[in-house]
Formats: sequence, structure tokens, C-alpha cells
Amino acid sequence: MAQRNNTLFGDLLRGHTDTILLSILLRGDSYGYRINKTLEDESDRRFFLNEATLYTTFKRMQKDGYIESYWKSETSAPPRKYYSITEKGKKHLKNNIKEWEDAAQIIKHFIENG
Amino acid sequence: MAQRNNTLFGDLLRGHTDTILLSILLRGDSYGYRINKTLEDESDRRFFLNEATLYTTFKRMQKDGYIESYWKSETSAPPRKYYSITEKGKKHLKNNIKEWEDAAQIIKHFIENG
DNA sequence: TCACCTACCTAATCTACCTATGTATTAATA
DNA sequence: TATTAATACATAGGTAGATTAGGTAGGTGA
Repeated sequence: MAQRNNTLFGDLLRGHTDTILLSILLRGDSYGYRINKTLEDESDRRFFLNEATLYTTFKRMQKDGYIESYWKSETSAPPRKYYSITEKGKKHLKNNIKEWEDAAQIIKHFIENG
Repeated sequence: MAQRNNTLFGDLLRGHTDTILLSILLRGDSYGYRINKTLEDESDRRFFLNEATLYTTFKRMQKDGYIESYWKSETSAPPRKYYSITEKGKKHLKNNIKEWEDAAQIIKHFIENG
């Protein structure tokens, strides 16, 4: 199936996908397709993840122990793979947020003093 | 010569090097080594660019027409390659800043609603 | 039946960035 | 006056998160 590409942001959100996905999982367990819809909805259609990026990120995060997964079969939809954030994932997220704030502060400084 | 590595931020600033470098060049013409010192100084030693990243970024930005360069020989230092931002570069920077603000807003939203 | 939406997956490729190394000039110091 | 350190620029090669492109499959509605 043809996939849309997210040319809007390029590398601008690179390194922050973990942060965004884990933040959403902090609200409760969810699955890839739904999470991407959440991203799209809550960013006013401006942002979403390439499906390949989405699923490979989940795979990496599960390997790293930040999330866990389980399958759930649905009556009116294809089976869904649900993800939940682990304690390690929560720590990782917390650390990521701190790093994000640091990085943002630096960029902001140079933008404002240009 | 041994080069330091910027392990503090990893991919967090990726995609924003153009923005940071062009912002500094907006203050006036400067050269690579000096610009990196500026980065280090104004980020309280938290951030600087790998020299390879620095010079390849300049090369790319010059190819893209965002900056121009000229050599200047110094009496008390090795020759320096100065860069100046072009009109195209100013537009690029302006656009980058807008994109940055967009991206930052999105990340902030998910962090705050996690 | 056909189109479309939902839902997940992987191989190949791209590219900004990093690792490692090299060259050359000037300044400081022993 | 060697030697070391700091300044200053450069390139080859590799990494890894992201994109491109394609695949599989179940469910819905016209």
C-alpha cells in the first residue's frame, strides 16, 4: 500500500520520536495505527510518522526494554498489537524530556540572538 | 588531531545545525573555528559541533547557496575561511525557524499531555 | 466485485552526523 | 631552537534513525 511521507519536518523531529511515542503510551496502552492517528489529530494534521518509522521504532524500543507488546484480536478490525510503557521506558522518557528542554533552550538562544 | 565528540545531545540537535550556524552568521561574517567556540561559549560548554560536521555542513550550505566564503590571511594565526550568509540563506533560516517553532510546539504538546 | 480503510511488516536506500586521521601555521616554553 | 600546544581547515569511511517502496491480510460499504 502506498504510504504518505512526512516531508513537513524532515530531520527536525529526529531523535524525538521515542519521546513522542512514549508520551502517548503514558496515557495508556495503544497500538501503532491508533497512535499515528493520535499524532495526526493532535497536531492538526501537521505531523504523523511514516509507518516504517513507526513500527521499526516500536521494535527498537521493545528491544531496549522501554515498551512491551501483546496481540489482541478484534471483532470488527484486523488484529492489533498493543504496546505498554515499562518502568525503564518511563525513566527513559523522563530523561528524554530533560534533554529536549536542554536542546530547545540552546536552539532558542541562537535563534533569538541571530 | 584528536577531536572531541558531542555525546551530550546525539540526534537531538540533528536537523538544526543549519539554523544554529546561519543564526550566528546573521550577526556578521565569521569562520568555522570561531563559530564553534561561540557555540561552546554561549551554551555553557554543553554544545559544540564535531569539526567534521562543522566543515561538511558549511560545504553543503555553500553548495546550496545559503552562504558564501572567502579566505583571509592573518598575521598571528593560520589563514581563515570566512563565511557570510546570502539572501537565500536568510530566507532559508527564516523558514527553518518557523519549522522549528512548529516542531517544538508539537513535541511540547505531547510532553505536557503524556 | 471492487475500492477503500484498517493494521502490521521488512528490505533497500538515504543522509546528517560521527570516528578517525591528516595537513599546516602560529604561539609558547623549555 | 626544538618541541609542544593551540589554531584552523579538510576528507575518507562508518553509523543509525529515517525514508522509499513494496508486501500481506482482514473488514466495510457501494
